[in-house]
Amino acid sequence: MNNVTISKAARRAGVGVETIRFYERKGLIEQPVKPLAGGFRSYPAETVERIRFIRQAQELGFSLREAGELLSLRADPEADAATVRARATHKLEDVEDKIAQLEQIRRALMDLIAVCPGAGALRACSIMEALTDMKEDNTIYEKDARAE
Amino acid sequence: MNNVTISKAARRAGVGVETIRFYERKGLIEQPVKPLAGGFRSYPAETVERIRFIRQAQELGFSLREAGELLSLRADPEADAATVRARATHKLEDVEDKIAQLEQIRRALMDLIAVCPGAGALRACSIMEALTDMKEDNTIYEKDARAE
DNA sequence: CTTGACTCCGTACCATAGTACGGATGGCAA
DNA sequence: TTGCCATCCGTACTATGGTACGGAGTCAAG
Repeated sequence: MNNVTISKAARRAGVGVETIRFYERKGLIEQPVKPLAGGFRSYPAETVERIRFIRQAQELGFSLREAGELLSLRADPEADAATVRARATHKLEDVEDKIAQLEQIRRALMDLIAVCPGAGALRACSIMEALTDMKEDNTIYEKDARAE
Repeated sequence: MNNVTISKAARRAGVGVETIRFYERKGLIEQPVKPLAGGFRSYPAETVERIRFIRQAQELGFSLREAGELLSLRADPEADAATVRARATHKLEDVEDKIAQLEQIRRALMDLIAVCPGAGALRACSIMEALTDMKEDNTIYEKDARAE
């Protein structure tokens, strides 16, 4: 009941069989010990949870590599606490950067939607103009202009 | 002054030369008419704007294909503002979901860091819980459970 | 008119995140 | 024991968004 085949593990984790094998190749999950006689993989519930974790992390915008890093933060009684804490802190900074970036995007989109009438001809909609002219980075442009 | 070479256009748009050629291959920007004698591309300011638009759209979370769709809407006098606005609104929802989920991770990480002052054994990590149990989609799982 | 920088084009390559294929076994059940 | 589905493994392929390369042609200055 505890250990399952790859297809059952895949269904439980909400991924495809090939995705599990892919994660194994990537080292994100350990390939479960198979009965030595060359049998099939037998997955503990733990591995299914690990895969679910990876999927959630991905939905939050983390790459597979980052998901693996988050997983490695899991409390290991043998691990050096200071190292793990440092990694958690670094990850927190990453997360906060991501949030800040997304909030910038969010504000930009809200501004654009606010000034868009939502009906009528496109020339009445300012989204396009706003998007084109928005946040113009003139440093490069001006450097180029001077060079001309 | 109006028309520029590819490297100048690239500098103005803030991209690489190869990226412009890549966009041309993708049909995102039209390859400018070259002097028929097999000369160099000569870009109008319009094309530079188009590239800047694409970059801005990407920063707002649109894919290149979506950026191209927005551009073709702009070129199409029949396109109405509601379509563009709807797209932006949809993107805004995506962005807000991402922010909410990242806030959850951020809180989980902060908890972990608070619990682990950098010395001694680590306690159970809240990240695993936060990610694994969050937004649990039991439809698949329960279907599987019934099948067992 | 030669040099050197820039550009042209096709093609290959990179990372990310899988998905598909196909021949060889494994496991189980009638 | 036969049959069949699941699983095994390596390899190839997909899509996205570029980046790099190499040999040839072009342009402009000296």
